[in-house]
Amino acid sequence: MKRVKKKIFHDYIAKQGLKSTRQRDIILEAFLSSDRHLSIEELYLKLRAKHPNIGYATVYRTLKLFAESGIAREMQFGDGQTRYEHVGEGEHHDHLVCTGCGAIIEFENETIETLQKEVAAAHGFLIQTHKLELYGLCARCRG
Amino acid sequence: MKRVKKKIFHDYIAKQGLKSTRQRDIILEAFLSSDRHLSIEELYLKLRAKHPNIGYATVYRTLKLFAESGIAREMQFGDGQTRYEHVGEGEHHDHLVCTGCGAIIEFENETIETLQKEVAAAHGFLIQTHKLELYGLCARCRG
DNA sequence: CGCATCATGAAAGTGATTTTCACTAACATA
DNA sequence: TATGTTAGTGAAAATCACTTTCATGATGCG
Ligand SMILES: [Mn+2]
Ligand SMILES: [Mn+2]
Ligand SMILES: [Zn+2]
Ligand SMILES: [Zn+2]
Repeated sequence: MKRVKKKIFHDYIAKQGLKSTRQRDIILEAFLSSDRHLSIEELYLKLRAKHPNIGYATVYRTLKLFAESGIAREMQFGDGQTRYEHVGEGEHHDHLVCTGCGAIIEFENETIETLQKEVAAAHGFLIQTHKLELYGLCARCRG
Repeated sequence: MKRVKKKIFHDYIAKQGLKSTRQRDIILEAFLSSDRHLSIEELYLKLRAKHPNIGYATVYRTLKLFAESGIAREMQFGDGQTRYEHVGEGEHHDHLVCTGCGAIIEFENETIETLQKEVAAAHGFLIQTHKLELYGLCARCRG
């Protein structure tokens, strides 16, 4: 899993004529071994413990590269911070977001996906991406 | 329609012990007679023509009040600006957003809404709100 | 190695939104 | 109507999450 994503990233770097650097490898390892839906600041703080010399800007730039290479997806859950999640090959899911504790649960629903395509088609739209987020209280926060 | 929303807002203002002001009424009228999905800046610029003395901060504060009172909904379509749309009593819709020209099309789909509730229930979630946005190219932009 | 490029980190810049603060307007009450 | 209390306003400063700049450092093909 990690190996596969590291390879995808390194291949992307090479194909784009970019360089393989110590920082990129450190950030990649930290990202791949972290929880999903990490904000840039969370990842930066986590990194800073072992690597106090890695700059904020480098983390931003590198996460963007991850997204470009296809191993990460940029997400906005309305809390003002961009979050990045891991992306598996050909995988897709949507999210339940707890407004109480911030927990993020992933789900897949083929029927909804199909209906979305139908809606788009009915309006002559060619869908590129979509965002489906259900906000509410998770089982624990409902008390 | 406008009358109803104005009443809802004035009732809300009163109930909260807030004050009815000239600026709020001006902004309310401008909002209600504007296109849907207006950004704060667009509304501010529109207002400034007739009311050059109304401050930016007041427009921000007032639009938030509209959302709190239930006559408006805050939206983020990923272009970095918050937009506000009109909300009718008990009305709900989702959006198709054209990544080419920025057009926003509204749609309703009861089946999707039902499936969302099922997904939430299956995870013990109590849904408060949700966001479903389909991004792609509109019929015109597909050329 | 040599060196053209790309990458990095610190700091400055951006752009949207929020806060501050001195002043003004609402409105309940006298 | 005059007054007092509280909320609202506008201009400007501050914040926040990023993005860019720029001088310096690392990478990697030949
Ligand atoms: Mn996810
Ligand atoms: Mn709408
Ligand atoms: Zn929760
Ligand atoms: Zn279009």
